[in-house]
Amino acid sequence: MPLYIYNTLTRAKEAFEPAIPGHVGIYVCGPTVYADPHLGHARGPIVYDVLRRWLHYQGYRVRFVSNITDVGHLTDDADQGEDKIQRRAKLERLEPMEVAEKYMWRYFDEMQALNVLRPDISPRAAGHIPEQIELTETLIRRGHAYVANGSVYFRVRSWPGFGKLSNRDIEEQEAGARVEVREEKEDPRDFALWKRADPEHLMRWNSPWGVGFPGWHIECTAMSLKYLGDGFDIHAGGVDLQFPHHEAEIAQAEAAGHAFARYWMHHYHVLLNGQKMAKSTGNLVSLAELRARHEPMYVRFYLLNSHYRSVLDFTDEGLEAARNGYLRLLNAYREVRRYLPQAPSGSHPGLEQALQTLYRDFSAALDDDLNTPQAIAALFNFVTELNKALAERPGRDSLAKAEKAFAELGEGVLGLFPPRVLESQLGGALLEGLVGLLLELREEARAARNFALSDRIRDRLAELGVVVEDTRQGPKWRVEV
RNA sequence: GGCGCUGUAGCCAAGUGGUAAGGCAGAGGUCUGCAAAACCUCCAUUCACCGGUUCGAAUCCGGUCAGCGCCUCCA
Repeated sequence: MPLYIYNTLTRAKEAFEPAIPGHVGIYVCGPTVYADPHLGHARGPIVYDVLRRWLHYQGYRVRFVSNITDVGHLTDDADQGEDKIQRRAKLERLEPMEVAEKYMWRYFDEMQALNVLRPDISPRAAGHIPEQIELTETLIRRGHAYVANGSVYFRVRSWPGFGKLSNRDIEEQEAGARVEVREEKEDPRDFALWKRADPEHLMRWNSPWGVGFPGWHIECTAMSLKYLGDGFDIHAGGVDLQFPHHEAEIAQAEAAGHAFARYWMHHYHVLLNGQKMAKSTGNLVSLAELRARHEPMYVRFYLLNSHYRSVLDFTDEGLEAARNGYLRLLNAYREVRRYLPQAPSGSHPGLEQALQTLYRDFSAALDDDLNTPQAIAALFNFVTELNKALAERPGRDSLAKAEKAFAELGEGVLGLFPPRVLESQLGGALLEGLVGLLLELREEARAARNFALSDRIRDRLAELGVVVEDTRQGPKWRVEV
């Protein structure tokens, strides 16, 4: 069964067919690196990470490109206002490129904590000025752009396709309703490809039109075409980018004579306690803050537990529920790993059946426009059967397959079980030895029916994050993540 | 004003024509010194409301109400 993707361009689920069989090119609009990444920055990367992992699992060779915007993104989309990086640089008394560097690494660090695979290419806008200039020249040559007072603007009126992605009739957009008309533009809807740099502007490059800097939209067109080629497969980003950013990207590419992305995916936003996350209201939580309080996998699980095209309301209560659900899956995985070495040979019919169901349901869910909540439900159903089987000392063959399922579906595709959550966080023989010693003493206390002492040991260990459980085979312990 | 989305149990969340997945929380039980984990049972005759189409609708159509997103910095 093929993968179906909801294509914003056609507003329908379409069977995905790569331009080149066996290969997939994906471009995801990345962050403008001028502030600490917040919770909202996590959804897109996680969703498209799962897309990438799913395609990879199915044998595709994926090239995953996600840009870093380090120039050209103004504080105002009307081609006025200040460059965000520059503004931050003044605030922090840093070079603009120091700002970009600093926040880019913070972004990468948070993505790593969320177990998001690094893109194959993370192109930076400032490193692709020649490509952007060249594309701009082509647009001028073809009559779709014009020079005005040292800046270059895209002539929106010259491109009838403008508006097709966001279903907007450009002729009906009221001129200057939202946008202050800038004198030098032919039409208020025209957007900048290149901006003349005022003397005080810090980031500046030479161009055929004088000293300036690139417009925001042009970078993604130039870089996606450079690394993925004409007519590449998938272009993705947040809904907020649909208009005008993606619309502009399409116009720039096609007006320059290139076929552009064939599938467009847009994820919806995360609300925080029912309110939109916005810098202006302060209703934000940075990923660093979240990470200080919770295992990042809870967040990843939480986000994947709703569909990417629906608005998700992030609450403390929801995070708690996500945590508990996640631990149910994790504990089952850990149990499999624990029992596998001592499992008898043979297989377990019930487990074999459950595995088959898991693979079937999981695949069907992801093939249906990345229905991760349903894929997770398949995992839960499997875990119930697995836990039942586990009580019957299942054979090694089936158990090994169960471990493989967790590894390739749970971690390989959903990215929910990185090594750090599978092992004890401290790790090492010292911890093993110390806990072993305490449990030995505790067993002696229990044998002597000194439950005050045995409970104290258990409670104190729990406070330290070591959960102790008594079983028929003796005490079991694990480090809570 | 334009474009679009949503309304499913206490909470989260799948399901787009065939008789309500899954998780969390809660109740009872098994196990346990007590717990924990795990397992078993229970937990929406009903899918915002009103009409319509259909043998049959949470799912399609019309309307009403409510909430939300984008169009403006934003993922």
